[in-house]
Amino acid sequence: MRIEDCTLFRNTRVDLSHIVINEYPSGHSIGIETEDSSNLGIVLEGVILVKAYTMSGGNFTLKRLEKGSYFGDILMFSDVINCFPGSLITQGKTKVALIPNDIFKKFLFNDNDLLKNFLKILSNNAYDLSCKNKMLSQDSVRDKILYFLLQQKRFQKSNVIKLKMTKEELANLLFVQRPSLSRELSKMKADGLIDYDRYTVTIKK
Amino acid sequence: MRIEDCTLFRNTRVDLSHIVINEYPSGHSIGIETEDSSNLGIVLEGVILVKAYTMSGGNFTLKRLEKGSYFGDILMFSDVINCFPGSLITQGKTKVALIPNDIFKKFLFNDNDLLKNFLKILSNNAYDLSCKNKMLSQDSVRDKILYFLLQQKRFQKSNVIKLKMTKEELANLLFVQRPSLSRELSKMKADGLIDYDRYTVTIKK
DNA sequence: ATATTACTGTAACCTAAGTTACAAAGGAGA
DNA sequence: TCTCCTTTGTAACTTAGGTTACAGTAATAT
Repeated sequence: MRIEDCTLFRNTRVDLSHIVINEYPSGHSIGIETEDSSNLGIVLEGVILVKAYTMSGGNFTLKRLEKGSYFGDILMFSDVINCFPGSLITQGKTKVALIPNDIFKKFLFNDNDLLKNFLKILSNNAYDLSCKNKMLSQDSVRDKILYFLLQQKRFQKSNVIKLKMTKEELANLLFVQRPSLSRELSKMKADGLIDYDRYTVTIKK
Repeated sequence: MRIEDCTLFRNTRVDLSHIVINEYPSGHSIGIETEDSSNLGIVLEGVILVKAYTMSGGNFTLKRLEKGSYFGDILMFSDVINCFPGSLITQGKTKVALIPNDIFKKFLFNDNDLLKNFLKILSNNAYDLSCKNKMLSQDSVRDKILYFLLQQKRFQKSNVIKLKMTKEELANLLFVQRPSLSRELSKMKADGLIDYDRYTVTIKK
C-alpha cells in the first residue's frame, strides 16, 4: 500500500515525498512512547499488534492494526500522561510511515481536507474504544457473545453471522478462554438461542 | 459555571450569546443519539451519568460527567454507527449547553484556537477510554486494584494514595463487587503489599 | 450523649468460568 | 489415498469472585 492511498491523505495536497518509511522484521517493537517527539504512524504493509500488560505480568492484545490503520493519533493532542499505551509489536514483515508530530501539525492546520480526514480517523478510533469498553463491561461470557452477535448482526445485516476468524481468535477478541466460549456456545444452542457451526452463528431469537 | 469559562472556548472569539442552555431535573434522560442532528454537550452544573446496558438487562455506569465535561465530541466526526453510546442520565439538577453539530463545525473551522482546544478535549477523552480499556482487561480483582494504585501513584506522586471516594464507589469504578474489593484489599494487606484504612491506601512495595 | 444512618469488613455459600487434557473432525499436502 | 496439523468440542477439576447476610465502626444529626 502506498502512502498516497491512505484515507488520511485523500483529497489533500500534502507533499508526501519526504515522509520516512520504515521496514521492520517480525516481532520488532516500535517505540512511540518517547514523550518529547512522538509520531503519527501509518501501517502500510503487514500487521502490528498493540500489546498491553496485566499487573501480574501477563500480556494481551489490545488491538490489531492492519494495513491502512493509524496509531499515535490519540497521543498527538492529548496532554495527560499518566498511563502508557501498549507496546507496538510487528507481526510478520511490516512497512510503516512515521510522521513526527510537529511536522504533521503544520500540515494539519494548513489543509482543511487533511484536518477533516484526521478528525474522522481520530473519532472513529475513539468510537472503537468505547465499543470495546462496553464489550469488556459485559459481565458474563454469554453476554459478551450476545453483544458480539448484536454488533455483527447490525454490521452484516443478517441473522446468519459469518465468522471471519477461528473460534480461538473470537475467544481472544472477547477476552475469554476458548473452551469457555465453546461451552457457552453449546449451552446457548441447547437453550435454542442460536445455531452454529465452524463458520457461522445463526441467531434464532 | 458559565459557558465562557469552559476550556473549549478559552482564548477563542466565538460568539456564545445564542447558545441554548437547558436545565434538567434529576433522573432526566438526554437523548443525543438521534442520528441526523446531534449535539455537542457541555455540563455546566450538576452531574450526568453515561449508562450502558448488559445484554441481560442490567445497567452500569460507563462514565461520570462532572461540571466542565463534554459529551458528543466523539460522535461529531465519526461515521461508524453500529453500536449506540450509553444513555445520558442526569444525577441531581443539571444545566447543560447543547450546540448542534453543524453550527459547532462552522465555529470550529473558522477559529484555530477553538480547533486546538477541541482536538485536545477529544484526544483526552479517547485517552481516558483507552486507560479504562486497560483497566477492564486486567483479569483479576488484585490486578485491577494494582492498576488503579499505579495510576494514582503517578497522579498523586506519592505511595500514600488518598481515596477521594467510598469503597463502594471505588468498587464501581473497578467494575467489581464491594465485598470482593474488601476481601482482596485485606488479602493484599496480609501479603504485605499494602496498608489501608477508610481514606487511604499505602503502597508498601 | 444518644440515636440514626452510612460505610466497611468478614464469613459462608455457590456458580461461572479458567485450566488442563484429550479425542474427534476438518483441511492441506504428498 | 494416507498423513499431518489445525481447529473444535467436551469433560473433569479447581478457583476466583459474585451473592447475601450480618456485625462493628465511623459520621451525622437530634
